[in-house]
Amino acid sequence: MTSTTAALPRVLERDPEATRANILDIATEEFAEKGFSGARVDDIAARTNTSKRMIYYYFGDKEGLFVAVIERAYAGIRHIEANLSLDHLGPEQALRTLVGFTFDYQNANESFIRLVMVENIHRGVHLARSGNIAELNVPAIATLRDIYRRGRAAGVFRDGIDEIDLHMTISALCFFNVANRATFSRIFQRDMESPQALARRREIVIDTILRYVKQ
Amino acid sequence: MTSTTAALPRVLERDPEATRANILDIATEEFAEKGFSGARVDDIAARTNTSKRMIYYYFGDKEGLFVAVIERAYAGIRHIEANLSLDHLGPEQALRTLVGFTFDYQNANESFIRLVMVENIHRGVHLARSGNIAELNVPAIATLRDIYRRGRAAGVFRDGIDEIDLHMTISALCFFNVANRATFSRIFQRDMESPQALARRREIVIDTILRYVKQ
DNA sequence: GCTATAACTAACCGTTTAGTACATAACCCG
DNA sequence: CGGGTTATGTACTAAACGGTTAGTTATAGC
Repeated sequence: MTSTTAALPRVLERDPEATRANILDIATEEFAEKGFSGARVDDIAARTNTSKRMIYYYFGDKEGLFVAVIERAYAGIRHIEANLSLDHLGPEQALRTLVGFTFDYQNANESFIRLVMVENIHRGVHLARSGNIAELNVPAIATLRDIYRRGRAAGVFRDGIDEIDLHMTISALCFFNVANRATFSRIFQRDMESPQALARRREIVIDTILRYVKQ
Repeated sequence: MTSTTAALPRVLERDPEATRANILDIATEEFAEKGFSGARVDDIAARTNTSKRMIYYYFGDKEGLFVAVIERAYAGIRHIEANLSLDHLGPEQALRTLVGFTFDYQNANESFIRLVMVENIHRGVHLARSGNIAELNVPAIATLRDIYRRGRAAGVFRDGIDEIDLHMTISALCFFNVANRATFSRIFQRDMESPQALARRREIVIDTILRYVKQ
């Protein structure tokens, strides 16, 4: 045993990008799990590979950290949605696929959904503080608009539907299954998480949307 | 001017029921506005006609207060839903009315919706602590089941729809308009609160449900 | 009217929490 | 290789927070 009288000269690996990302990863989990007020900066710091000091160094304060978490979470979907190509499918099949994808994505990314819930409890003030909110709507609506236009041209979709309304309906149906799982499944004593329950619900959501747009 | 050397003998009106109700009213607002962790017992106490000590006297701790708030909020809808009589209407008109009522009620009771969101962030643990959750589902589903049965008998509704699935769809569509208003309206730069916007959305929700159930 | 108890007040307390002061080591550029 | 800048660790603090202690007053039942 070497008796160390002084502290060992720790090998410090400096990697700002990794440090930032590490903090954001942990903070995302904590905020999603406990909300903005419920999350503890000390707890986040403890779970990172770095210290609380670094959180304040990079993000200023707790709110700045939360804004960064929200921004990154939204950037995540935007990125994925943008890469979803449905051009090779007929309009009906494309819409089915888009709705199914939305349903699957939201169910697979519970923490994103929970962050959106938390942000809505805060009336969207943090999202407002973030610069590029407007860009968020572009890909989702553009995809939907294209599918709808093709469907109308082919005579399979009816007239007079607004794409944002349609997107809202899709979002509402997919979102609920994750966001209100806890209370709904408790009150109605119904499983909403098993693969079977998800598959069942997924079909109903797709069916609901298609019955709404079809002639 | 009477120089009061001793404290004035305050006229104390003792009214336990009113005190309890007063605390619950204020606590409902605070929890709905700031969530469970964000709400402050001191702030709630300051806004009541009574003191912080009374909160602990009646509700034990902050969590006990929140459970009481949640229970009372759910009891509110249950009571109203139970008194909604739709028997005199034909099945299609009855369903239209039920969906419209749900939409209106949720939009008029934002704080209830927000409490449900908060409770879902907490994964429903407080609702679980409450005794009579099972009763909550009875009236809503019973009403829906009756309408659906009549509609099928009359040949206007199609076969094979589960009432709980249908209720979930109705809830999802109505809930979203209140719960996700902040983020959705910001991202898509669309008003979701004006009477016109509400009326428009209300029609879409009703239409969506009817297209889903009709032959 | 007396008394037990339910309803109530004010001041206080220990802990937790977001945020900081200060020191120092690694890195980059000349 | 030296010096300024970026990145990091340790230890601390003031305020906020949930909860409590100790006592007081109204009221109902005898």
